[in-house]
Amino acid sequence: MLQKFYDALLVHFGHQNWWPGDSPFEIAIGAVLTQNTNWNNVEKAINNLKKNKLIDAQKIISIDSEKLAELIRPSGYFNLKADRLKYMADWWHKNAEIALAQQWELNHIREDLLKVKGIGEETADSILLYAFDYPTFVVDAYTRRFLVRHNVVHEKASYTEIKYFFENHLPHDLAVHREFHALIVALGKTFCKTSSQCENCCLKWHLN
DNA sequence: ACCCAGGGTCATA
DNA sequence: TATGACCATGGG
Repeated sequence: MLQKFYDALLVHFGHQNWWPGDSPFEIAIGAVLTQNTNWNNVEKAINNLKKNKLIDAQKIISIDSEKLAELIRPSGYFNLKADRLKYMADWWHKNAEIALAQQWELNHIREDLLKVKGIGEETADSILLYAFDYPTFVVDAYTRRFLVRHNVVHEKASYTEIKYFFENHLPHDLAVHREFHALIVALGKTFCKTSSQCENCCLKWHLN
């Protein structure tokens, strides 16, 4: 069932090549900056960081907070996110080498990431999946909206519930996990954007 | 002039 | 545990 849904999405939208970003640390920065924010705005913020050669954990740690906030202003919540980037960079400096080498179990590193202030479940899973290559499923607003509209899960299903729904019905394959989440976002931005459009969604029947 | 976007934390009851 | 306030820019 999910496999057919995935296949249909892939045929319709093609490979998404996620996550956009030149390095694991840039991906982690994007994961924080995109919280409740349009990616278009995040790109502007990341470009500002690139111009100043700040895609580097040590430099994020040492830069003045107000200066950092000013650079990431286009991404919204800039004061909040400047602090979150610093917390994340601090964690990165201590743990990224081990995480990149996958020397920890997925769940161990996930719990560790979740202790960082400003990193919740979706942000942690995004970093695990796209920066560290762990096959974990990312649940975002689009995923929830789609499943609720099609009565696959109930209204207030937890993040974990939805995550396991996917993981239990998918092969433990990195590429599939990466592609699936990206395809759902592509779907959410187009056909499933409004409720009425969703009723006529070309992919609806693939859930049954 | 609204509304929303690839969330998360904290205070309150 | 469960809501609500708050964070803030840019595009439609």
